[in-house]
Amino acid sequence: MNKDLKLKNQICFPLYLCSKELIRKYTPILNKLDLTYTQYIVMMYFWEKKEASLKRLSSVIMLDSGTLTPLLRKLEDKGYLKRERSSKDERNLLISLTPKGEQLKEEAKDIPSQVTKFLNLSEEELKSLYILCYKALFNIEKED
Amino acid sequence: MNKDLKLKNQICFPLYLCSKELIRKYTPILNKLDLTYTQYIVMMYFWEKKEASLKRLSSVIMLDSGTLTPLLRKLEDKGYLKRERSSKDERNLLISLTPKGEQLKEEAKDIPSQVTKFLNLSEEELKSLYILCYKALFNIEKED
DNA sequence: TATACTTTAATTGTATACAATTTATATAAG
DNA sequence: CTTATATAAATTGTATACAATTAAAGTATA
Repeated sequence: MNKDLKLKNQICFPLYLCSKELIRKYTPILNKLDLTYTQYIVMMYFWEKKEASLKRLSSVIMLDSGTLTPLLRKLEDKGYLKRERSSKDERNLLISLTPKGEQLKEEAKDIPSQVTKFLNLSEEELKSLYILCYKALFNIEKED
Repeated sequence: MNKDLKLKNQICFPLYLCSKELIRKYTPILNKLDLTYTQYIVMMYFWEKKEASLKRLSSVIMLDSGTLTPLLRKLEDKGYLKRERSSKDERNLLISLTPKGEQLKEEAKDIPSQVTKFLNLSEEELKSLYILCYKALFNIEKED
């Protein structure tokens, strides 16, 4: 890979654009559920796990409390999540899915296939992209 | 690719994380040049093109005036770029590289290789990731 | 020429991101 | 028991992103 200081030679730039533009494709679809993309990520986490501490959520989706604290408040305001301090350790914030949040899952179930089709990649290409991203991500985080 | 509503099955999520975390790796390196990642993208554009209208820049790097107007002011304040209205058509904003901005290129020349090594991917993998991102990006934008 | 339409930036408002700091709680050490 | 240390969230401040609107300048047309 050419290392010149040209946009065309950078790997980060197409990654950044691809991520950003794909997220932009989500916007009108998620608007119908009154969710932003990041809120949708958080909801996906809780659709699967039902409950977790902020610390745990934070480590899985790689966003810190500076981002998550206001975002979780919004999801609580919408009635999708509940926030409460752990009685065992008051430092921990426990977040859990509400019945209304659970219902939202049904409305969201077709979103992944809708969005994936925008990419218009073959199964092999999708799989390859997926594997490369996770491999790169693993290596990036390993350095810390 | 499994279409379930689980984070592990999404293609957008690893793309998003990979982009975000790689950009985060740039931060300490770019801090030395007093640049953020987006400012660096803009500077890379001008290191190559020397001059362009906001409209042209906007279409190439896929960021709108809402993002670019304040960002370009900051780069002008730092002395790296000049902003002026076109005399031919006062609607157009012409942006050009200053000598100080040109000098910065020399200090930035080793950044791409420093960052690419964080990914720790082979040449083939890098190329494959690059091609897949641009292919996906092309398809995403085609839909509009 | 006067008015409608189009184009280009700038502005406004909302929502991330994240580094750095602060606050509150829990644990450890003396 | 008291003080020091550690941990978890929240807060603060800065910088994107972007949809939607506004403002300014140019073009087309009756």
